[in-house]
Amino acid sequence: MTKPEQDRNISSSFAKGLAVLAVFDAATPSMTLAEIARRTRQDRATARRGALTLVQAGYLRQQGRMLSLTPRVLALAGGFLQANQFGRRVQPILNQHARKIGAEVSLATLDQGRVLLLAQSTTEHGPITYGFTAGAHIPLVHTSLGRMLMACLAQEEAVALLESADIPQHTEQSRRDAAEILPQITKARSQGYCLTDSEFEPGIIGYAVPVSRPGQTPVVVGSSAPRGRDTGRNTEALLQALQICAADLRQTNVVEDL
Amino acid sequence: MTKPEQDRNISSSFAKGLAVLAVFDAATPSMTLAEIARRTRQDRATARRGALTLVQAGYLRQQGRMLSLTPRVLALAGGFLQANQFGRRVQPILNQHARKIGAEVSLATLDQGRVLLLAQSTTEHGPITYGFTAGAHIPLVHTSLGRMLMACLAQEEAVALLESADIPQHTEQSRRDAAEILPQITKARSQGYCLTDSEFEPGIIGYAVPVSRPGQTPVVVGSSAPRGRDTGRNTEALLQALQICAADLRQTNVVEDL
DNA sequence: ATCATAAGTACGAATAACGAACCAAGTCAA
DNA sequence: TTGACTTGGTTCGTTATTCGTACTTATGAT
Repeated sequence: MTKPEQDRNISSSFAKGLAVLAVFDAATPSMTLAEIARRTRQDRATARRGALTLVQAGYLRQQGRMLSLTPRVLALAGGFLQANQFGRRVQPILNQHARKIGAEVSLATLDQGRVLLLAQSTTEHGPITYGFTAGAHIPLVHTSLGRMLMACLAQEEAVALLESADIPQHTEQSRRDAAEILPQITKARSQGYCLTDSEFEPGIIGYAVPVSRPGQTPVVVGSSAPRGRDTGRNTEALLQALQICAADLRQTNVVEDL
Repeated sequence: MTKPEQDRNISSSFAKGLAVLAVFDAATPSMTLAEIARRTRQDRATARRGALTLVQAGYLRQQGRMLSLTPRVLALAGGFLQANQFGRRVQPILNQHARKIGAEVSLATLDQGRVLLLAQSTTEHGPITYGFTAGAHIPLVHTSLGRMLMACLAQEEAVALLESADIPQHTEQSRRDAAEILPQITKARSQGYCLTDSEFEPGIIGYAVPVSRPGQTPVVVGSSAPRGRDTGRNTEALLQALQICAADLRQTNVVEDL
C-alpha cells in the first residue's frame, strides 16, 4: 500500500545474503553472528538466516560462535581465473617481468571504487612485500596503482571517485587533501605512468602504468621498491620494464573484457 | 496448504541464487539465461531474478544475452586467501620446491567430492602444464592429487566417495572400474604417497603426498612430470622433495583449519 | 553476584518469490 | 518462404517465505 514496489526482478533476500558473504574480508576473516549483523546493517535474525544458508551451502564454516570462509569460495573465483587464462597467460608474464625487475609486479583494476588486485607475481627470492594476493583490496588514493587507475578514468569520473573516497593517513607523507592528489592523477594520465613516494609505506616508491586501452575498464600494472641512492636511474628502467610488461599483457587480450 | 515447512533458518531464495553464481565454472565461463536455468534446474523466471540480482551486485556482467563473471568474484576469495596467508606463506614454499623439482607443485583439498586446487606454484620457466589456477576443480579419480585426497579419508568414506563419483575416461590408461581404483587408494594411504601414470594425461606421471595430519580435513600437495627414461630414479627424488614441501607447509600451520 | 553481549526460538503479519501463461524476437531447417 | 523451436522479457494471482519483534537461553566479563 505505502511502498513503491521495488524492482521485481531483483531478489532482495539473495542480495542480503550476498552482502553477508562479502563482509568477510582480509581485515575480519572470522566474525560472530552479531558482528555480521552489525556490519551488514541487517537484522540479527536476517543475518543469521543468511549466514546459516552459507554454512549449509559450504561457503562458511562455524566453529564455536565464529564464522569464517571455507576454501570453497575459491571455486567461485576459479571460474573467472580459468576463463580469462590467468594461470596460463597472465601469471607467467608477471613473473617474468618481476624476475627481470627484481620486485613484485601487480595487476589491478577498479572494483566499486576500490583497487582490486587481479594477480600478483610470485617471486621465490626478492622481498616479499605485503601479503597481498589476488582478490585483495588495497588503498586507492595513496598507491601508484590506485592513482593510475583513477587516471584511466575520464577526468570527471576521477574527480567524483576521489571525492567520494576517504583519505586515510598511512604515513607522514600521505597527502591528505584531494586538491593535492588530483593533480597527481592528471599528471599520471598525461605522462602515462604514476609514481608515489612513501605515501603508503615509508621509504617505498610505487610505480604503475596502464594496461587497458582508453575507454576500456581500467587495468594497470605496477610495482614498488624501496628508495635507494640510485633511485633516479632505476626509475627509468623500472618504468620501461613495466611498460613492456603492460604491452605483453595487452597482447594476450585477456584484459579486453574487464 | 501443503507442507513446505522446510528449515526456517535457511533462506531458500538465497540458496538458489548462490547456485546460479556457482554454475559459472571454467567449462562454461559465460552462459545465457536459459542455460543457467537449465543447469541450476530452476525455473527460467527464478534463474533470471537470481542472475539479475548478481548483475546488480556486480558479480555478473551482461553483454548481449551472455552473462559472465566479473573480477569482483575475486574479492570473495581474497578474504580467504589473505586470512590464511596464502600469498606470504604458502605460495613461496610451493614456488621454492617447484623450482628445485623443476615442475609445477599444486596444493589441493576436497570440496564437495571434487578436488579443489588451493594454490599452485608459478614457475617462470619449466613446462606450463594445464592452465589450472587456484580455485579450479580437477578430476578426482584419475589424478594423484585426487587419489591421495581420498586416501586421507577413512576407508569407508573413501569407498563412499569413490562410488558416488563418476569415472570418465580421459586416456587409454584411465582405470574405469572402481574395484581397480580402490586398491590404489588403499595403497596410497599405507605407503604415504600416490602415483598415477597416464590416467589423466598420456605420458604424464602424477605424484602426491599428504600435507594434513590424520583426522584433519584432507590437504595434499602434488606434482606431475612426463615419463622419461630415468623415471625410476626421478620418482624417488621427486617424492622426497614433495615430502619436504609437505613438511614445510605443515610448519606454517595454515592447513590446520582447512 | 550483576551487567552486557551473543545466540537461539517462535510466530503472526507482510511481502516477496514463485511459476504459469503469454508475447515478441530470434534462430534454424525444411 | 513457412513453421517449429528457443530465448528473453512481462504480467499476475497465490502462497510460501521472509521479516523482525519479543522472549528465552548461553557466554563471559567485572
